[in-house]
Amino acid sequence: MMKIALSSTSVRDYPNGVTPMQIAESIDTCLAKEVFSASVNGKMWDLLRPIYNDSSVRFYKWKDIEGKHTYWHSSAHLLAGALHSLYPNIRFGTGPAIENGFYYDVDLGDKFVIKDADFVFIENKMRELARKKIPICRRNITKQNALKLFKERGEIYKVELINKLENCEIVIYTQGDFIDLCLGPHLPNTSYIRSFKLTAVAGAYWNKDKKQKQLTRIYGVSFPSDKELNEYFALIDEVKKRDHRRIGKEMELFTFSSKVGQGLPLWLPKGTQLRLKLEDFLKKIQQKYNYQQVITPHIGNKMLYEISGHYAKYGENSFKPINTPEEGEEFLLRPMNCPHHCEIYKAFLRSYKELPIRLAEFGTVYRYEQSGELHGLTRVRGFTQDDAHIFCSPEQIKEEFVKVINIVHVVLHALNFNNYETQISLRNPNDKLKYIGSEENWKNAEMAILEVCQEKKIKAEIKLGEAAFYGPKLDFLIKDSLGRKWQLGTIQVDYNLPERFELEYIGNDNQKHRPVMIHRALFGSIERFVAILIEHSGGKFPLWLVPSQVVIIPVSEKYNQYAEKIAKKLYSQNIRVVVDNSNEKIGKKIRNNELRKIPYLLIVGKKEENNSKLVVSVRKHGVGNVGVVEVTNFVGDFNNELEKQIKYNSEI
RNA sequence: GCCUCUUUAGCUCAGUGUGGAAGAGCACGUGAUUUGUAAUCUCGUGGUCGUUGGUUCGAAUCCAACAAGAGGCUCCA
Repeated sequence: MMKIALSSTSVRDYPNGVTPMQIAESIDTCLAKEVFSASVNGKMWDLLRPIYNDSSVRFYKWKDIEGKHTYWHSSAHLLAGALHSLYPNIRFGTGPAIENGFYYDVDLGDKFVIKDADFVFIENKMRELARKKIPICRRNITKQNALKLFKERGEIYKVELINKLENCEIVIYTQGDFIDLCLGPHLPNTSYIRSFKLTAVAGAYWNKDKKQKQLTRIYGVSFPSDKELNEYFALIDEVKKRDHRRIGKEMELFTFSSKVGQGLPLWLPKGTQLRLKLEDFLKKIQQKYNYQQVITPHIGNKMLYEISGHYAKYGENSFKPINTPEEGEEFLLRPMNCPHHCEIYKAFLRSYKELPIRLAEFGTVYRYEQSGELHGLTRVRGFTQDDAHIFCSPEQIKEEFVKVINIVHVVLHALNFNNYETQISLRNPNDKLKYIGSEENWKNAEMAILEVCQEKKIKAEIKLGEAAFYGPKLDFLIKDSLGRKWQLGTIQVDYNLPERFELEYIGNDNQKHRPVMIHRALFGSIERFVAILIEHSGGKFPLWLVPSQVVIIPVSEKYNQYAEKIAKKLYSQNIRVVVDNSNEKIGKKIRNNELRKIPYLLIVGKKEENNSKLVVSVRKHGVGNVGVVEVTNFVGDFNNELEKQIKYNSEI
């Protein structure tokens, strides 16, 4: 007998070799039906895998991430099983569970291509295999046997994976004819997988390497019942309504033109108003933090980028140089603002007394992003960074870094972004050729970021290999409506560009010293920021951001729809309008300065006692109530009447 | 750039498999009605079917190229 701990208080005796499934059944038959996997002493475990030692056991159901992952991972195997029987000579790559569902990467050989239209056949085969209740069995074999097994089956990708593993026991799972190299855990059999759908097919490079073969990746989702599947797709539809491309079009914020070119956004009048408000907001905050605004040109001599190292790194894959009538004179559309700011620093002899120097610019830059990477406003070829460069002495780095972190927090909170992730991006220590600068500089820069984050108690994920080529960075990431993460704010410590541009200052020892540069952006790119702002707010921006002439406030939720309709009418008459149905007290908002600058408030839904008419009262800022429109009296004529009233009021 | 998919009215989309007079809903306009809180009903405007070329007696539909867009992959200074 062994002791199995099921919680901190419950320990039970079980015979040696008991499986989690048997334990679950002994507790409650309902539990046994709901569990998908378990963990034994913290290690993920199949339900049918025996336990031989005293252990603590936990169960995972659908509601647990671990349970979902087991379910999806086995779904990936079911998909693979179906493909295995449908496509001869198919070779399998990897097939994990992902955040929402699963995929499998396969090499179909030259003869076959999987298209969307094939999904039905594959799904049918999956359904057939699921109904057969095929056991999914775990086995341990030696590395040698594993290599032999997969070589015989022609599974070249699996062989490659096994070769990378240490010389120990290899875990494989069998499911009928289909055998996979896999650590598990898995569902006991295929019949667990009830409701599923293949969602997409895409190319994916083997080993995430562009130079290697592109495999076919098939994505799917699966659920324990149709109800959950339908709910999932309903949710996806709901989420798509928040897409910034859709809302941006509806609200007339921005557009694209194939004639202007891919990835080159055109800001419409309403979008420009919004953008200018955001820029003003940043300018004010930066002024408080003692930044100085500068303006530099959108192009620069090619030499400038050769010095910075950007040309060597990105030149070949970017917009080509612009030639002038002069022989050998070449300019580049600037892909970043740093070199320009370095030259501003260099315009004078600098003293340590001047430092830190903080130069800020809304700098428009142009980068030739791969066409397949372009995406609405989040990834474009021409965009404006809210860029700044801080030139400081090495001793000032930490203090300056902390100040930037503070300013990022202020800005994000002001715009209601309370859920963001932070990420420390360091060099990949195995691929130092990708980076410029000395070992010592990199060490200093990386240490500075790590220390500041530790001192500020910032919980940041550390990512190796994500650093910029000239320095490590701290990034602020926010998710879009589909859960994709985008980098907004970024802070980068850079010892290298000051060296390349030979930046100097005279220290109090009367000697020349090299300053350190901190690159930083709060929004990252204004385009991307607006996109994320739209998706977060669903187009309902904070009131102070909306350049509105009229704010419509329903007094209770009941009147929301009327408020929306009135708004739509006015909007179509080119009266700038916003509906505020946040249900906060109007007085409070006025006190908080949110509504101060907005000339008109329409307050909808005031009900008259006797005849139950809908009443809209018009309030002009500083004047109080200036008129009441009784809605039912103005069917058909309401808009004119309202307009008249607004005109009249504006003349007061 | 690579893989798969999409492009038809202002918007959302049918129609494409099997080639044979360009459709619906919303929006917009018009007329009726004033009632049950901006509704309901009538009629109507609106389209070189992304572009160019090919196959065909005939192409929105089949083929090719190009362009733009979507979801991935790779990339992201």
